[in-house]
Amino acid sequence: MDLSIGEVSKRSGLSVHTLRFYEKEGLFANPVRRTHNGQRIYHEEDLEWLASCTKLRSSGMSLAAIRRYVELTRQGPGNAHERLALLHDHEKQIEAQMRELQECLDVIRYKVRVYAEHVARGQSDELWNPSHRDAGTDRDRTMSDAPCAAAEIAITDCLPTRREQRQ
Amino acid sequence: MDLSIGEVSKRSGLSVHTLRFYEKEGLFANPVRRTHNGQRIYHEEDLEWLASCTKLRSSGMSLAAIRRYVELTRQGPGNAHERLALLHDHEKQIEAQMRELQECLDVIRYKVRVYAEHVARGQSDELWNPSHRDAGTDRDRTMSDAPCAAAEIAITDCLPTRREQRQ
DNA sequence: CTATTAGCTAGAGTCGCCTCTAGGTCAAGC
DNA sequence: GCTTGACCTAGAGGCGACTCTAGCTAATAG
Repeated sequence: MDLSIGEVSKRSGLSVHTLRFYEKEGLFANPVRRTHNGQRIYHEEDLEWLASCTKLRSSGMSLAAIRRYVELTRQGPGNAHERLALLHDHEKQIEAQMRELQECLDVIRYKVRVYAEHVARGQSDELWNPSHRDAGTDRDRTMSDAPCAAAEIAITDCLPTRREQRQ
Repeated sequence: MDLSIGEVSKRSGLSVHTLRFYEKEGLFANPVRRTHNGQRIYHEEDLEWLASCTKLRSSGMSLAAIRRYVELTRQGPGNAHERLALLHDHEKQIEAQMRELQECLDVIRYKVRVYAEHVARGQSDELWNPSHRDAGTDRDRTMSDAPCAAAEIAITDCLPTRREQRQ
């Protein structure tokens, strides 16, 4: 039932370096035992705990926050309140993060759609080339009128138009 | 219509340091002009572009990737395909990120719920305190037997089902 | 005319999170 | 007995993304 650091590394997906680092940083729920000659011994529960940790990490919780949480658990019972607060806090953060991602996604999807259309029509070159103004005047204007998000396109994507404005 | 670095800083939310840094890193769509004595001059479009950049950044696109994108736009028309690929790629990444966050959220919400219940019942102390063995032998045993890590669950949280499986 | 404020550059420093190196021990297999 | 491979420690290094410092100039306000 004892696991070596190498096994834990394989099963957790964390490098042995990282495992030792996490230990040094106090991220293990219970102290890692050693063999007579100093090698680390882990158990299934450590893997479970690591799984939780990586979940927290991958959702953006800092190592410091995880450590705080670990410390609370190590103190034993009686601080459910604090732990709850910590978790709840992080929950809110994840929600905020997701909202933000959703927004970004909307913008990007819009762009992808626009680009995809152009590429599909094989018109990409003419459309965006200032030397072919006549080919897409309307389009260009609408784009630069579009609010920021769309404008980005007017921007990043339609630099030519802007260049012209400046000339 | 000209904006100083200070104004852009205020309006974009990026520090002047960061603006100069971004410029050095080649993240501006068009070269930043200067006044006769070397001060940077920005325009509305730069703000729009920065808004797009921060959207990309906040959705986890690296500065390097943004730079690649900028370079494509700067090259002018004719590479819609590459730009599309880049965006599409990032779209996939955001989606993956969101799935991951959702998973984390599920776990955390579960934990929060469990903790909240305990706290609400005011039982937190007894429940988790080994010195009240009699108060909930079954539970307590599981908990204190559960090696802290599991304990995490027990964990942090108590994944009752798992605890039971262990008994 | 001086003080303040905003800007400039080059480059150093910081922070979070690993990742690697050097130099060593130990157990097992040939 | 020697090699190989997994492990150990302490500490250095690296990377991304800023953030700040030192030492400067230039315009403006009192």
